[in-house]
Amino acid sequence: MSSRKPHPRAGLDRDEIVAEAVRIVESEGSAALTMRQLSARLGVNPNTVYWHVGNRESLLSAIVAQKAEDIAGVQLKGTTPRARVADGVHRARAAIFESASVAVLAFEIGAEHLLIRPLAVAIASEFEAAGVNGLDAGLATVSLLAVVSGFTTVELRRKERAADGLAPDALSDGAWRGLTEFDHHDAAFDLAIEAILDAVLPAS
Amino acid sequence: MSSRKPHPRAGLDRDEIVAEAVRIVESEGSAALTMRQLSARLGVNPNTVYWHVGNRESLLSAIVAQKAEDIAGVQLKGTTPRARVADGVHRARAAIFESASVAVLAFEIGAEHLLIRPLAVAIASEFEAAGVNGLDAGLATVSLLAVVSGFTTVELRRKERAADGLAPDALSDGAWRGLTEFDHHDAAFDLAIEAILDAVLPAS
DNA sequence: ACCTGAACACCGTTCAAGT
DNA sequence: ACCTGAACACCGTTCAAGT
Repeated sequence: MSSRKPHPRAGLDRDEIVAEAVRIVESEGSAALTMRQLSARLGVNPNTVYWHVGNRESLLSAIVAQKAEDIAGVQLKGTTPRARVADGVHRARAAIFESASVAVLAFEIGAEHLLIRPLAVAIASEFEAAGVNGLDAGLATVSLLAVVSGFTTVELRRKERAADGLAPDALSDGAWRGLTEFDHHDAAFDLAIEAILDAVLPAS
Repeated sequence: MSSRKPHPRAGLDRDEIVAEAVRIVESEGSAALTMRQLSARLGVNPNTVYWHVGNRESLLSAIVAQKAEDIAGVQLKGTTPRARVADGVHRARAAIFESASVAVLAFEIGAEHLLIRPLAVAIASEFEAAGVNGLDAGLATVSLLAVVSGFTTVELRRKERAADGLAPDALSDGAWRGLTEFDHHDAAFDLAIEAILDAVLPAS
């Protein structure tokens, strides 16, 4: 005698809704996350979800923001500022890649910056601490973030296509085929990061 | 007495449909591109559009692929391989930024690679011509493409937010505010590109 | 404050049919 | 080959109402 009363408190809160939404995105992709599906899985009327989260767009932002908080907990490790920055970008890349489905969602809604923001702040402070001047620090930080964002995009797409069981590229020809099958992304990422760091923080 | 016959040839072809779709995306954004809206603007039954393009997804791909062809016509200019590669990445960045709405669409559907593909091939051949060995050429090409893709993403988002009349970032605090207001992206892009080029094609 | 029911104005897509 | 009409199975969102 517990589940047939008319409509008592459902006892739902925003966090539970976001958590269930994350589960859907992670198991079935962002397209499967509809307000109606979500509410059905929560055993609740769609409008209940609206009451708690406003609308679909802010639900999506909430999902990304929540994942960003997880990633934010990172303490940069290393004995020199340069090492700590390098550690930060590597960890960010790994974390984004690990939460692939949410990251893809972030790209779909144009909210990569939410995912990367904590890292940006951490890197900027490292440069400041190392005495790099304001403009140089800004240039380098923006470049490093662009590299992280660029690499994760490329790598996430590859992962998606691989998961779909697609050939890397249907129209492959010479040079392009070599590139789509290229699997030294770790090395390429290192190359880019180290090259940029050399420009602002030469290895002592 | 010309417009009330039952249903003669509409005389439509795939290219005209894609062209009209591009117009919608460029003037009202990708969300405004619905199969029904598109067919209405073409003065045609929705199913006519389906007959020509298959479904919405392949229409979106066709839009991106067509823009990619425009960008592909680029002949790299410069007297050295290094200069030609640098020219290529700069032109690609400019071209992507110029077709902002289609580029955003490409990111939404995960098809940035279509936009960048011609550039990838051109750069790879330059490296080959310069005698850079296969692995190094691959590493550098992948890095350069990631930088182009990373920077254009970041810059397109900024443009979007500016167009929306939004403040750069509602939650701005110290370091982050400095970064969102940072407007030396040209210089940061140069820094990243030159740094990577230094690693594989040291300036003679 | 928290939740439901019913409805509005859309979607993408398919199917059978016309010329 | 090219096109229409009608329908299916959904959407996001809002509004009035209940407790």
